[in-house]
Order: sequence, then C-alpha cells, then structure tokens
Amino acid sequence: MPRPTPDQTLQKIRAALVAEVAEKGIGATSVGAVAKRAGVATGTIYLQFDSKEDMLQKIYLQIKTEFHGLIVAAADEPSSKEMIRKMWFEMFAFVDAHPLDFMFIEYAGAAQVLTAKQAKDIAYTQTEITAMIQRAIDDGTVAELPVSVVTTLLVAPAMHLARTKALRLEKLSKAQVDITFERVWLSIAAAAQPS
Amino acid sequence: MPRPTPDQTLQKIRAALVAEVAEKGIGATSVGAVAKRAGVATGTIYLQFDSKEDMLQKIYLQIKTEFHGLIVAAADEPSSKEMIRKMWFEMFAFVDAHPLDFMFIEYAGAAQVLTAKQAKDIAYTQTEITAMIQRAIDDGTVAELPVSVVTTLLVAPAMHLARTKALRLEKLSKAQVDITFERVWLSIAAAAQPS
DNA sequence: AAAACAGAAATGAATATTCATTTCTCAATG
DNA sequence: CATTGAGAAATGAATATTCATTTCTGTTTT
Repeated sequence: MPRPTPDQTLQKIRAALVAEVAEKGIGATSVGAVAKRAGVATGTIYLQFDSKEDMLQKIYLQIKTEFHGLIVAAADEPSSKEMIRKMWFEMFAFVDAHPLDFMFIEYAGAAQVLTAKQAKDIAYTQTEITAMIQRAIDDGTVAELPVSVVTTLLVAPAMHLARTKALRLEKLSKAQVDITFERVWLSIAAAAQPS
Repeated sequence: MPRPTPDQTLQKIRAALVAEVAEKGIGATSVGAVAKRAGVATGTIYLQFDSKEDMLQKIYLQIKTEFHGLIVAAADEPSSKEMIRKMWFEMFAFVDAHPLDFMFIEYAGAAQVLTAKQAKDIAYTQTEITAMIQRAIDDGTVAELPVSVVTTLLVAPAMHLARTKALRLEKLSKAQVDITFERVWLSIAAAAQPS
C-alpha cells in the first residue's frame, strides 16, 4: 500500500476533526482523539498545523468559505426571486451533503475559534450576501426594508431549519422546507403592484 | 462591612461565571478565573457546587428558566396576536436587561452542558411555547401551518436579532425590532378573511 | 463553638506539544 | 537492474502545561 500523499493525510485529519467536533463538541475534542480517528500519529497533526487552535481555525475557515461559495453562486441568477430561492436551497443542499461540516461551523462559530483579525478577514462573506439582497430590493422584487432586516428574515429561519436538519431532531420533509420558504417570502416580498 | 450571606456569594459567583463565559466562551472559562472575578476563593465555589460542570448546569438551568418564564408570561393575553407580540418583546426586554445572561445561555446551549436527563426535564419549555402557538392557529389568528413551521418563522428571527443586540454587532433601534416583528407577522398571519 | 470564607499551596489527571527515531519515495548512480 | 542516499512524512513515547479539585491554616461572623 503506497504512502498517502500529504494532501490525503490532511483530508483524513480534517474529516476526523469535523466528525469529532460534530459528535462531542469543541470542548471535548482532543488532539489525540482526532489523530486516532484519522488513523495517524499525534505528531503528524503538528506537521500540518501549528497547534490545536491553528487546526480549528484553518479548517473552520476552509469549510466556512466552501459553504459561502455555494450560497453566493446564486448571484448569477437573473431573476431576483429565483436568486434568493436558490440561495436558500443551495444551503440545504450543503447540509444534506455535508451535515457534519455544517455542525462543525455552527459549533466553531459559537465557540469563537477565530482571532479578531481572522473574523474581520471573512466579513466580506456577509458583505457579498448583503449586496445580493440589496440588488433584490433595488429592482423592486423585495420590499423597501433595511437590508439588515431582510437578512434577518431570510437567513435566520434558514439556519434554524438547517440546524434541525443536521441534528435530525425531527423529520424535515422537502415540503416543509418549501412551505417555509414561501412563507419567508411573504415577509420580505414587495407588496403586489395595484393593477 | 457585614459578611455577605451565602446567597450573596452565590450571586457573585453566578455573575462572574456569566461574564466570563460571555466574554471568552465556555471552553476558555476556568474555575480559577471565575473565582477571581467573583472576588472569592477558589474553594468557595466548591462549597456551592459539586464541580465546574455542576456549576454550569445549575446556573444554565436557572437563567434558562428565568428567560422562559418571562416569555410564557404572555400566555394570559387574550388576543392571540397580542400574545405573540408580547412574547417577542418580552424577549428583547430580557436581552436589554441582561445581555450577558442571554449570551451565556446561547453558548451553554451550543456547548451541550446539560445531561440528557436535564435536557428532558426542561423540554416542557418548548412544549409550552408550542401550545401557545397552537392556540393562535386554532383560533384562526395564525395561518394553518405546521406548528414547527410557525415556530421557525417566529423564533428564529427573534433569536437572531437578540444575538446581534447582545453582541452589539450593530445598532439595533426599537424601530428596527418593530418593523421586523411586523414583517414576521406577515409570514405567519392567516390570510385576511374575504368580507 | 460552629460554619463560612480567604488565601495559598499541593495534587493529579488530562492532554497539548515536542522530538529523536523510523519508514517511505524516488531519482541518481554504478 | 539493483543499490543507495537524500529528503519528506510519519511515528509515538516523553515532556510540559494547564486546570479542576483538594487540603491546609488562620480569620471572621453568627
């Protein structure tokens, strides 16, 4: 059996970290357990990362970026309503495909793993999403509300649903997600034009 | 200066724990730091609690119960719409008055400090809120949607706003909260009866 | 006197980190 | 083709830290 490439080793560590955190939470995750789960020696982790903290930060940034990338991919959709719908459903596609990754970024976000500087560096993600919403307001698809209000109305229920889905707290049918989106849409849609 | 009563000591410890966790997160909170912040000796904490875990659990349950108590106080409101509006605004009143307490229950909730049994014991809080929403659906004030959908539409934006408020991420005016509630209401309200 | 507390030090277990050593890969050499 | 020797990767036991918890003593309060 050939020795895995360094990249493969990195992927094994990432998968192990994510699984460990999703299962036990950030606090109960030890470097030793991650190493064992990844099938590598503890020392190997320190070839890839400076410290446990560094490992958490780098992998968090990675996954967060991937997640964000999928969502803003909706930006090229010409119809604003379709764009927003797409943002929503891309998010659920991510949770479906990578529930552990989603749990990981939830936990890591709450545990404040990033430094202040790192947090600043990814603030652009928020900016990009804000711009997408602003576009929908400007073209009259979405009501004339402060962007932050629209963001709250749109993002919060989506994240809430994604969380229950990732935790499998309850069954979450496609129909339920659909109906929730339609209802969210009511809260942000511009009033129908009087004919 | 008279010696503080045991209860006062307990309150100092609680305040220190909450502040420490709100500031640094659960993971970075040490018993020593809590004691120092409370102005008590480390050993004193162990007169009040069995362990660090016990301390986190008891104080979490305390605050969570207080928080919940305020919200369900709205249940005696005869008008269903007023009841739901009151739930919302009681929550913000709590966050205004005790932002650190709010952050604490957020972090502690995410870090799963409770045992499975304890988690079961406070599940009634969710049940009570569900019942209030169900009432509003039954009397035709809120649309005929699954309760879980209404809960998502109602609770998620409120918690999202409360979080930004507690973190002072951005200014959050009364007007902004008001408008958000009105918009949320659009998403859950029953369609106007044709006259 | 009994109980609560401060203050400070000691213990011990958990676990993050280091590093001397081994294993592997592969290209250069004979 | 077989050998060899860097250099990269990986190992895992040893070490260093961190902290929760305990245990003292002396003091204050009721």
